[in-house]
Amino acid sequence: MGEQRARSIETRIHDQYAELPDSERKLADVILGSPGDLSAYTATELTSLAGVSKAAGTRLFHRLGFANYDEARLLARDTRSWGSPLYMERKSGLQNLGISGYLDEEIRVLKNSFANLNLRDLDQALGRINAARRIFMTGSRNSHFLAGYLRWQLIQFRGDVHTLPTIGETLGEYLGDFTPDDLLIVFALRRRVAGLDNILKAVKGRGSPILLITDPTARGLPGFADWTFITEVQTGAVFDSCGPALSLARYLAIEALHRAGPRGRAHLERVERQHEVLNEFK
Amino acid sequence: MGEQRARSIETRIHDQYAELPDSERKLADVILGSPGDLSAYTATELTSLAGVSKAAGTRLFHRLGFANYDEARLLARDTRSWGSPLYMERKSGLQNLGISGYLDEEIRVLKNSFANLNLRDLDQALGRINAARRIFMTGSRNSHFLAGYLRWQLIQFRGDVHTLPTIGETLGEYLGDFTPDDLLIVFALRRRVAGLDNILKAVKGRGSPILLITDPTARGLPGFADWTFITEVQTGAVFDSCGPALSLARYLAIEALHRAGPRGRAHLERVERQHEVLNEFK
DNA sequence: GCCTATCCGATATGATTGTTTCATTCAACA
DNA sequence: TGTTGAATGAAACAATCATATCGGATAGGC
Repeated sequence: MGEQRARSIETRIHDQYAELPDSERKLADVILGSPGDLSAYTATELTSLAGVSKAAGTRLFHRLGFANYDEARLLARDTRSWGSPLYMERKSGLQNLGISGYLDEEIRVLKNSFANLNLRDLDQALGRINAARRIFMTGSRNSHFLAGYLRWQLIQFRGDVHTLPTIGETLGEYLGDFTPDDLLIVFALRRRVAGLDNILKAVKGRGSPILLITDPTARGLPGFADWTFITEVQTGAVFDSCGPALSLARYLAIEALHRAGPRGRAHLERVERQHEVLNEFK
Repeated sequence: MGEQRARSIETRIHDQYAELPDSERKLADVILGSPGDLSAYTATELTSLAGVSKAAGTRLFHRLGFANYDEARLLARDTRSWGSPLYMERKSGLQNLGISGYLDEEIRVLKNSFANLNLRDLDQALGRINAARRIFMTGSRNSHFLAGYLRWQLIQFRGDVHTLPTIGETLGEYLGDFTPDDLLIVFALRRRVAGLDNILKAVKGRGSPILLITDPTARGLPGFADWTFITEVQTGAVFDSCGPALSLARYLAIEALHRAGPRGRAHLERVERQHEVLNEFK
């Protein structure tokens, strides 16, 4: 029991989630859906939000190992104030200063990156994403994951989106295939691999439009691209942050889908239905 | 009065602070000292914390322009849980909110996610990352990229970090190999693939510690994990945001490197030098 | 000194809370 | 078909809450 006392409400719910009866599960869903906020609600409110009886509430909290609802409420309130400024101050170990400082930095680069976006370029690039017959994507290292991510989002609502093999492999053979109807999206956060400029030059030579996403240390590269978006990557910490680039990628996907209109939505729904049929997700 | 209704409790207090009688001022101080959390307390708790009578509580909230305490409590809750899924649901279709709205949402989920991290778990998990003999990583869909990203960061300063094949492929053959000295890191943002719970159960059965990174819609999964970090993913837009999860991954990498001390740094420098020799980067 | 005004907390009151009880429903199984 | 067991909500219940009332206390003006 002493052990039990330390565990959070969410954890307790997850532990027993499979065995929960219907009504209690409905209630559990509501609780999980309002993280940390449990203490702000009365049990009556929670149960009515879940559409179950108050009795179900009492039963659930008993099952989770609480003597009564108030015990759960207090626990929720205490663990909640862990992250509050007040608590941080009290502990004052650089440990916590580290995490909140880290968060501040993440937000800073995010804001800066978006503030410096060129809206005209953004508009044109989005139009191109929808208009392009085929889209190719590339990037190495960290950028490799970004490219994969964006591709995954785009294929939710349009076809013919491909990731190219990492630069340095056998990318050469693809080059001859590029046409002005295509679009090449290049993620090139540092550290970039050598030879990227030559690749871009070749693609540009074939008339294909190029969308480049890179960071402020890029030199020369933007000269080859039709549209360039610069995201910040440098914070005080050792590894670079590619959060801003990820956010930008998501924005591109969302906005492109939005502009794609009914056709894109139809595709999205088709994919969605396919997933359901295959019962692939859970 | 209609205008009054929108103003926050703190503002109202400050406006009348000079005119407040002693007992009500004591109570006001307590309220100002626990910002945002007002909704988590009953009026009785607040007054007893302040060492005043309950009557003083009623009088204060009347003076601040509330019809009763409950009105103040609801206001506090709503302004705090602004943006919580529950609240969003109520607002429903806010599909298109422009680029600055998009950015705000990204920042919101980022902040919320970090605010709800369990610092104790974080501490333990970081220790485990450095102590583990081998680290395995897995994740599908969006989570696949996150897993790849984190692996890439970790191998900068330690060896034996592997990504497992996407669930559903031939992961089975790996299962028998897990030992308590290893660590499995699972990224499981929705949509998750079916069968994940069985995998986790099997790994847990072999005594391997499990670090789970998921979102609030995870049900039951955290029951199998030793440490669980929940990051928010839902904004008003179509696709989920995995920015918070990415930031968390980076934080894990940075902090783990920091704790690894000289040994980790040495490894990092060795990798660095290797890169230079190969002139791989530019 | 007296009066008035204000502030304050103990007590009483009514409203609302969370819990328990209990009858009903439904599925599983003999 | 009948029986058992779990699950569920309506209603009764006790506990706790927020509010209203009231008398005591204090301070300032006259």
